[in-house]
This record gives sequence, structure tokens and C-alpha cells, in this order.
Amino acid sequence: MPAEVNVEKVKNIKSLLAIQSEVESSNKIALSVDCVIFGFDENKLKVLLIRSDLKKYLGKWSLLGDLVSPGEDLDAAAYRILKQRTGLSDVYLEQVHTFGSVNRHPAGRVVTVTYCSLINIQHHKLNILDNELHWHDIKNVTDLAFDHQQIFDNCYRRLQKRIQEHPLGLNLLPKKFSLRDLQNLYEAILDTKMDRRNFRKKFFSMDFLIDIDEMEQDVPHRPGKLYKFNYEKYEKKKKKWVGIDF
Amino acid sequence: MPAEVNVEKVKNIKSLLAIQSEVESSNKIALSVDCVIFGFDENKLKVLLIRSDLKKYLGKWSLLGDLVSPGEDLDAAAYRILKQRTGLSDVYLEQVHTFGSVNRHPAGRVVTVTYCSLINIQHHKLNILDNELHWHDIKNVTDLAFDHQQIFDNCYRRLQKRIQEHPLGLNLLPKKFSLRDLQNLYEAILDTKMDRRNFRKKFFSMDFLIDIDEMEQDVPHRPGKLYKFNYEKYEKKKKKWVGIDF
DNA sequence: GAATTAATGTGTTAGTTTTACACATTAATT
DNA sequence: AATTAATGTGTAAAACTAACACATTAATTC
Repeated sequence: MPAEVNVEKVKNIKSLLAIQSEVESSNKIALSVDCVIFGFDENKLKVLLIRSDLKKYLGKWSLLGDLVSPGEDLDAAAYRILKQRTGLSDVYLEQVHTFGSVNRHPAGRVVTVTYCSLINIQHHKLNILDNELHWHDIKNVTDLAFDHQQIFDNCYRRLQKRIQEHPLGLNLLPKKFSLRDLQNLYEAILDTKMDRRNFRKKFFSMDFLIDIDEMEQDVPHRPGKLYKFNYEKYEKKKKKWVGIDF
Repeated sequence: MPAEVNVEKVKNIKSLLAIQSEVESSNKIALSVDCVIFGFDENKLKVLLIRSDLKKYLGKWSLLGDLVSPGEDLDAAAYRILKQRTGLSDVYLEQVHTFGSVNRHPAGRVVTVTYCSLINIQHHKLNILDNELHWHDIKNVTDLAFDHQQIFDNCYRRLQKRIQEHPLGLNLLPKKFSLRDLQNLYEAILDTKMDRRNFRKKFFSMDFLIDIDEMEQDVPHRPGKLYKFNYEKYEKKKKKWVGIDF
């Protein structure tokens, strides 16, 4: 919705107006999906944004979204947006929250279901056709169009929490990664520094890393070992009980 | 939606048909809110359900819900449903997930935003006017109407997780409670037994319990002390960093 | 090829948290 | 007065977390 309306649809502004009148005149509720797409590059957490074309938000950045089609499931809509924008299917995607303030969208009542997605930038270099589509360092994400800042903040906080309880962060890394990569990822997402030895000890003790007996290539220093994540083992071991703590 | 449609609206079946044709004919998406309302009574976790009137789900139980009005925010719709059904305002309410499978509702495309609510049954004895509205022991909740079983399971799992990280469970207890009450609550929600000494130690060490210097009344054994929860202190201390663990 | 650089790889200790576990005390009831 | 059914309390072992330093390796520079 918001995002996508501004993006593709607005190139022919007719369709925006159509949506607007449709929504306003009939007092119907329109439904959209917005995706917060995270990537990891140069040891920085990035988010994929596109320029808003809506007059009200001219020049501002917004998330990627589109209206949900009548016969389309919500998750399917989110996957469609991802596929359209990144060319990637088979990516991590998770519904986060639904925003429905009456006045959140200038075109009328548009309720949006938001999704968080994690994609591996290096693996599949994505063809960013639209040159108004860019990766932004999350540290510089401010003042987005619509209520997208709120949506982004919400997703980012969720990511920070989830990454501590599940190995989803690995979706942002190549299949083979070094422990340094992994730590850089956690440090970027959690915006904190960690002790290298304790970080390693922690991950080794979880015992989900497979030593593939390869080394980093082309690093200007002693190369580190590469690992894969043992998803199979993780799925079996998944813990349920964590204990009361607040 | 689902629930509420079947509930109040269906008494005059006209309105259901109106919704149905509206949704089907125009291919529009209707939006509803469903609430999973938890209570705690006789040391059992309960959920508030109502009988479905829809032919397809005759005799089955369903969650409480209603369509979102054009000028109504999502949270407002959830609060409205709660107020209508329980007479309570000022209750704990949290959005959980949005379900939008194309065929989840027989009347057409209805996307529903689900909420989890925790209310204190003893404090405000609620006037259950509708005699098809009942508290169900969550252990006996199976085979709900629509996709409500899925929605319920989802909310319950969320509650189990959240209660370990936040003091929301206290919304299910009276303002003054004994440590035994508290432990019974956790045991009911998490469906587990805990060591009484360690449970006490844990809560005392968190240091959020206020000893109000009162004792239980009318118990057929040695009465325990009563406590209040120090929300003020909790709000100040809230922890952010938990650490990687999966 | 020797020296330098910048990273990897590894262990120990102190402190904290979690778990497992048993007995004296109290108020109500018989 | 005796019984019952709960409350209230402490300790020791085990597991986990946090803090902290030095030898090793490969690439690069001189």
C-alpha cells in the first residue's frame, strides 16, 4: 500500500486517484502490505527503501508495499512484493504488526499489514531496476513517508528481539560465514559491542555450527575458518522453556 | 468479524447477507477484529467464547469479534468489543496477528486482526447477558468455528511467551494476591509445575512485590501474605538486553 | 626474506544465576 | 490437644556469564 501506491502506481497517477475515490466514496477499508526488507552489507544493517511520489511526501523515503488483491493471501502479497522488488523468492518473511489508524494514509482508509524480511545481499546481487530504490544504512533512517517510520521502528525492535532467540540473522549472511561475520552481524543489529571470546564460546557451546574446513579468502590478514549453520539440528533441539525474567 | 457477525448481527440475518453480498459482489476486503479474552478462575486459565450461529459452524464455539467500522481505529474496535462483551474498559489488550486467508470466512473475504486480552474475573464480576457466552477452560478448547482454533492457539502461545518476559499475568489476578496465587497462575498458563521455593526466591529477587502487610482471609489453612505489584518500579527498571540464547 | 601488521584462536577465574531439595511454623479444623 | 494443610525459609552443587591477555598465523611492507 502506501509505498507501492507511490511507487509503481503513481507513475500513472490515475490509479492512485481511483483508489482514493474508491476508498473515500464507499467508506470501504483498503488493505495493503508493507515490507521492511533488511540486508547486511559492509558490516552494516541496511533497509530497502524507495522514494515516495506522493505530493504530500515528496522526496521522502518509504517502505515497499502494495495493495492486497482480492483473491490474494496476505503472506502471498508480501512474497509478491519481495519478488517484484528484489527478484528473490525463498526468503525469510515474518508478519509483524497491522497498522490501521484512520488517517494514516492521505488517500483514505488503508489498513496495512507489515512484514519483516531478511535477505542475503551478497548471495543474490539483486537487480535494482528502479533507480529510486536504495539500500539505506538503518542508522540514517529517519523521517520516512506516511507512518513508515513507526512501522520501521517497530520492525527493527522486533528484529533485535527475535535475533536473540532464533537464528534468523543467518538469513542475512552467506551460507558460509566466519565467526567474525556472525559477530559483526549481531553487533550491527543489536547496536552494541560484544566480547569476542565470549561470543565464540557461546556459539560453539550451542553446537549448531558446522566446521566445513574452509578458510576465508582474500582477507588482508590471517584468514578465519568458515562455518555453516546446522538448521536440522536446531529444529530438533529448539527450546521452549526459558524461565521467568523481567 | 467472524465471531461477532455470527453473534449479534446474525440475530437479524439480514445484515450478514448484506456483508456477504457487499464483500462478494464488489470483491472488496472486509476487515474485522477478533479478541482472545483470557481470565483466571479456580486456578484455571479460561477463555471467553460464544456460540456460533452460522449454519456452517452451528453449535461450535467462536471468539468474540466484529467488523471494524469505517472511521474506527483497530485498537478502538478491539476495546469496543471488550466493553460490549465484558463491560470492562481499562483492560490489558495487545494486537497479536492478522489472518487473511482468502477462504477463511464463508461470507467472503474477511481479514481479521486478532487481539489478546487479559481480564480479572473476580474483581469485576462481568455481566454475561448473553447465555451463549461462556468461560471455557483452555484445556477444553478444541474445534472452534472458522479458523478460530488457529487464532486461539497463536494467542495462547504468545501469552505463554510474553508472561515470562513481562508482568502481564498480573492483569488476571486481583490487585492483592498471594505468592501461591501467582505461582498457580504461572503454572496454569505455562502448563507446568514449578518449585515453590525457587519461584518465591525468583520473584522476591526481582524486587517488584510490595508487602502490604495483609494476610489471606477465609482459607482453610495457614494464611499467606498478600502482595501488590510495584508497576512504577518495574517501569523504571525494565530490561532491554537479554543475551543470545536459542 | 625479515619485520610488521591485523586479525584469529584459545582458557581461567570470579561472580551470578539456576536447580534440587527438607524441615520448622502457623492457623484452622477435628 | 491432636491433626491437617498450607506457609516460610536456606544451602550446596551446577550451570552460566563476564571480564580479561597472549601466542599464532597469513598477508603485506620494506
